[in-house]
Amino acid sequence: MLKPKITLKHIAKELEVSVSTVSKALKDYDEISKDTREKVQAFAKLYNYKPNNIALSLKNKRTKNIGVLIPDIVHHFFTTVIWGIENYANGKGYNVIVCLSDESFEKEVINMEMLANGSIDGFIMSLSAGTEAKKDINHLQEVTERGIPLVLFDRVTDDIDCDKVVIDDVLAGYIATKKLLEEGRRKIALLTTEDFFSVSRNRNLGYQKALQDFGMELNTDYMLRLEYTDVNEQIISDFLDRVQPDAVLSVNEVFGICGLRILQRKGLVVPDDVSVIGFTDGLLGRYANPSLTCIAQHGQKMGEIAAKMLIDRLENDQAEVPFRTQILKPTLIERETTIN
Amino acid sequence: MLKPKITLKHIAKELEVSVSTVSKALKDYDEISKDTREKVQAFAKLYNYKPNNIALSLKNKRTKNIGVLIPDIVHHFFTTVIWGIENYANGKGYNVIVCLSDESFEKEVINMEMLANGSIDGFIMSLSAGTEAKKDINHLQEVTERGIPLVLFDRVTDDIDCDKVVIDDVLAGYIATKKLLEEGRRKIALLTTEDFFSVSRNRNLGYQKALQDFGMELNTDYMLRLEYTDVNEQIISDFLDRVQPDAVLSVNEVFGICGLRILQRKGLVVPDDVSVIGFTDGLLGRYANPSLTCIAQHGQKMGEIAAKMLIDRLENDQAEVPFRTQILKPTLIERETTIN
DNA sequence: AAGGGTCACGAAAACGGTTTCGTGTTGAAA
DNA sequence: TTTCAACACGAAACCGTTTTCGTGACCCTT
Repeated sequence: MLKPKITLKHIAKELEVSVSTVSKALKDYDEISKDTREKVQAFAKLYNYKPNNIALSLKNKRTKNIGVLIPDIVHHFFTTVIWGIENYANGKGYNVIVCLSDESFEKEVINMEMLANGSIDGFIMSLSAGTEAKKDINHLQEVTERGIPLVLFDRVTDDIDCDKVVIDDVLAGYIATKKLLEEGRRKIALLTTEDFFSVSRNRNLGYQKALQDFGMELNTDYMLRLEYTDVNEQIISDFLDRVQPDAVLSVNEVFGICGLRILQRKGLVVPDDVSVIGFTDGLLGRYANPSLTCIAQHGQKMGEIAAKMLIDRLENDQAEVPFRTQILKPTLIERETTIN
Repeated sequence: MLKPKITLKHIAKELEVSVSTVSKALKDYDEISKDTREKVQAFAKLYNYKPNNIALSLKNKRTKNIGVLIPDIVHHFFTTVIWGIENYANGKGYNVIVCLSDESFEKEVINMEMLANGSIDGFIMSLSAGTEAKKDINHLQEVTERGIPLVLFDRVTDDIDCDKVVIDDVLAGYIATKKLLEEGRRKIALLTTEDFFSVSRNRNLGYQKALQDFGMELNTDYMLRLEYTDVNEQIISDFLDRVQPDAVLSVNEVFGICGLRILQRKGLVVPDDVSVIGFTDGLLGRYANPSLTCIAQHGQKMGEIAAKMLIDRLENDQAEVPFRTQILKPTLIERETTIN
């Protein structure tokens, strides 16, 4: 009742030819007589023969698998990146193996070693919080030294030489802040994270730069550094009471949504009294009430580009092609938490 | 500069012993002298030898990979399931290969065949909309007949014999409706999807059952069937105008959030004028304002159970163990869109 | 009839491991 | 001194492919 997978050997025995003949016949080598080819092909079709991927991988030294290592899958941004990677990779005949580092350095290292041991042809990854904090990238080094292509996206590091794709986070912070300043806002609160996140750091930089360009100076009292992991609404609430901002800029989506809600609960009207801008063009912002103006990071596009970069390296011999960093332009999506 | 992966053969040559000796030494067979074992192990550690997964897979006829096939990765529910699967599977030394069917029957079939050809030891999947509509499950049949274990979750079908894990969707619909009825609501609008989705069908059933138990009869005018793919707010708005419900029950999260927002824009106060309940304990509901009362589907737990079921089959010879269907109890999470 | 060229196919190595079955050497017992 | 077990290791098969290199059979040429 269990019909095990059919192999070349089965076909060969059944048809009383050799394994090599079957293999060649299936690939239509004209070294094999037309008769035999047709017989073999018919038989193979009948029994729905498909070559074993594992054997192919071993032989060809390529798996047609891409390893994707991300810190987190619950955040919409990463989800859209995966979506983009899948999209492109599947079209090129690659499978995507997703592993989660769960923001932990150790899990990142373990998963990476696991996958690097033959399971995948190349990596696409975004650094875990643990890795960004620790600044230890030996595992990445290891992999690239072994000749396994690596593409970093979003959370990247300058300490390693490889293909990268990011958005211009400084510009993103700048655009958002500029938008608020142009609305006439002057007390712009910034909800941000620990500084070891490259993206937050850059967005903060953009914020500062915009203030400077408008002849204002940075008031660190207006900046609130929150733990990335769990959002403490009380802290945000107290902060907003203290600062009494006329605008709130958040470096991610969740902080922005929380800020919005807390402001509303204080009886403030958004955007009449306070404007709010968040990051990531996610569901949260889209379905908020009022819907959240935000900076789109183009996750899907980022994923597609990362996959393209990786597959290009895998398929063409690009050993001598220098590594590229592709920088996407962020886009301001104006919705209802800012004034049009 | 490129240092290729080290193999048993390299070690063997370097140490002037045979490949078999190296292999045995690394596994501490006492058939090998203590001296040689230590020498080999030291060398292996030094060069950070790790056996090649592909070779192991070919030899052992097991990949330690689990194939996960889901319709969609942007929806929070599936994300949490993946999270649960990863969690459990990684702990057991398995990798997770995620593929998206994108709600399409064809993509589901292609991905499944791709993975079934040696890449994975077993499947965990949720049916695509296309498959549920078409009711064609030959590809599933194929796979199980070949002896590849399959675990279905959430969107399942009775037409195939395999392990399954679902929530009791009838009960879920019942609980939600009952809650609204107990609040005194009598005009309960139902936002639902096409009927080929097993989950929607069951939730609708629960809705009807609760109405009956409260001595009310089903008014199909109160039911709105929406396209799953894109939410047309205008249709919802018109529907709500027509029905003037005092409660809204949605079979998913997005419809619920939309309903909530539309009600608010009509000037209605939630939950004073209208109560709202949605499905999925997701970010959308959690961060809505007011936060959305919902039925939790326990995606993470579902993922963990599915992974456990699968790995149990893989590791113990359970050929004769009958297939199980595990039914999780849904939970009502009371938040701000209903009256406590 | 001998030599040479196709034709159609098979044997074998290779990918990187694991494992079974030998086998040469040693030491001790007889 | 012979015999035999224990010891320590190697050869080879195997997993399922691909691919290189033969090679036997046949036909044609001279």
